Amino acid sequence: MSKKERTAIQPTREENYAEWFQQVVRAADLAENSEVRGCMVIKPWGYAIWENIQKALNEMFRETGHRNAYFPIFIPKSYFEKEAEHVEGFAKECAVVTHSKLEEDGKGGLKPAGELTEAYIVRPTSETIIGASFAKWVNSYRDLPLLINQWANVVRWEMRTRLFLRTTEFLWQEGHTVHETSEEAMEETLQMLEVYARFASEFLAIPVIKGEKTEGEKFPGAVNTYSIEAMMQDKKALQSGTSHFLGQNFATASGIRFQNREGEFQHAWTTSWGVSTRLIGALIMAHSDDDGLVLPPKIAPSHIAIVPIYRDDAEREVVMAMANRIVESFKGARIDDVRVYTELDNRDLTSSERNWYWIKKGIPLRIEIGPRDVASNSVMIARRDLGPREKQSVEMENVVDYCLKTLGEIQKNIYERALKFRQENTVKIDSKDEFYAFYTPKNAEQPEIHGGFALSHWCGCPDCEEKIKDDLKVTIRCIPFNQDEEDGNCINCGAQSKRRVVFAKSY
RNA sequence: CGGGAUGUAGCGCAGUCCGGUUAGCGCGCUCGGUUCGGGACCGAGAAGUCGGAGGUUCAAAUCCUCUCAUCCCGACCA
Repeated sequence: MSKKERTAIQPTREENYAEWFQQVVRAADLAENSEVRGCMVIKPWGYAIWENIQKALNEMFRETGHRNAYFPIFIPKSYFEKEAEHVEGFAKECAVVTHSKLEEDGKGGLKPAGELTEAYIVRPTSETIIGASFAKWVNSYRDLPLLINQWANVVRWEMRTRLFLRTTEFLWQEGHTVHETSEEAMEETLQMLEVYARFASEFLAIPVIKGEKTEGEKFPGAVNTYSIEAMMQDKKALQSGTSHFLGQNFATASGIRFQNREGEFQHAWTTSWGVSTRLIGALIMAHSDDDGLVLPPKIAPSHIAIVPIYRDDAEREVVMAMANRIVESFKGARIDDVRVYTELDNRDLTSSERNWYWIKKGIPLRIEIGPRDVASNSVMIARRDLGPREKQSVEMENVVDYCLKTLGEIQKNIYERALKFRQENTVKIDSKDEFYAFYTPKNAEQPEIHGGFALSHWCGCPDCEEKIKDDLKVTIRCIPFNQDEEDGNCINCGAQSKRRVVFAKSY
């Protein structure tokens, strides 16, 4: 094996997908495991991606009339107990605060003391604590709709964790709204799902399937749950955002009542919806390759790495002068509403080392400038979505235009690549044998990557859903929107069905 | 919470079975120099309570007991 064929990330996706994912996170310096079990430390390059996600979503939420606010991290146990299904769904994974101080234990350590009269739960989600405030804020139909969003950390005590995909503590955004009518709340629920779908495709360059969750997969306490589902490169589904129609369940539990237009008191209708740092996991698994992270320009922390190459002081001077001119020329540059950032990397490392550093970090464009380029008044530009050695010589005067145009092309290209991948791995299956064969790995030694999305009929009964889950670990990801009615037979029991659903293995 | 494994330098490991000089190796790090258009090289250097406690022994990373932690595999999950 020659050195040229070596990939920056080892193992490759094909060799060991799970390990590849971890190595990409590490190579790009996005995050690391904390000393605290199940928790992650998000490092600057990873956090910058999150900040860009926040920025884009904040603007979208603003356009739909939502405002940001902040509620306590501690939820009194009694609030939590008010919604039975909600309790059942989250009880097993709650961190509970029972004491308010520490005392010396007489053995050189400390012990909890000052037991609280009522335990607090560290929020796994905030419906109940926000509901308590909403109950006070809402008195009249004139107070509605109430459209609030919160950016926060939440804690769910998970058994097994993976950076960005499932951690004990994670960051997210949770929207909570209150409405006068059921119709309006449902409209809101679907509107926000649409916002998520648009955000995923336009900014993250990830195509998603919108649909409704089955009874078994819905949010504890919700009437209906809707989600966007994305396909990762190992052909598994990743739930990337959820929007819940909560009916009057939480309004009843929290006492969110208002006087309607007829002067009567009634419970309001609420929704909640969220996306989390899991989106960064989606980003990684949707686009990255065996050389590391690949970032869509509209969400990348920085867009262009400039790598000057020189051997001595004389070369250094002319090369750096040109590099600085390029940095200068990008001041104020934008792609759509996103500001374009550059990184001038003249660290005392070999040029190839600096190049690979930025490849692994997923920066969309690299500009190399050496003495030869200075002589010809041009630079070499490489796109991250193409091979690491595919470089284009560009005249100095065209550099900015070329880069801005190319950043747009990269954004489009990686979206289309992801869409094509999903289409190629989505199949209609009507026979049970075929369905089971589809989800049975062909290569026993490397069973990770197989299957895909199966569009199959389902009769609607939880038993059939459960049976397939038990047999194959395949679940119904969603009942997709926008599909025509079609006669068919349930993939498990053969009963009459009017619709296909999306089956897949999932994260 | 059940089954399996592992704790030795920042990271990855060897050494443990069969106790015996000053505990090694690779990567990384620091300093100096040569390099720089596809993951450089040379020289010097710093860095270790061998997970913890107790025991056996002239002698323990190595044997015994207890303990703690982590990872993998299963049931639950954005």
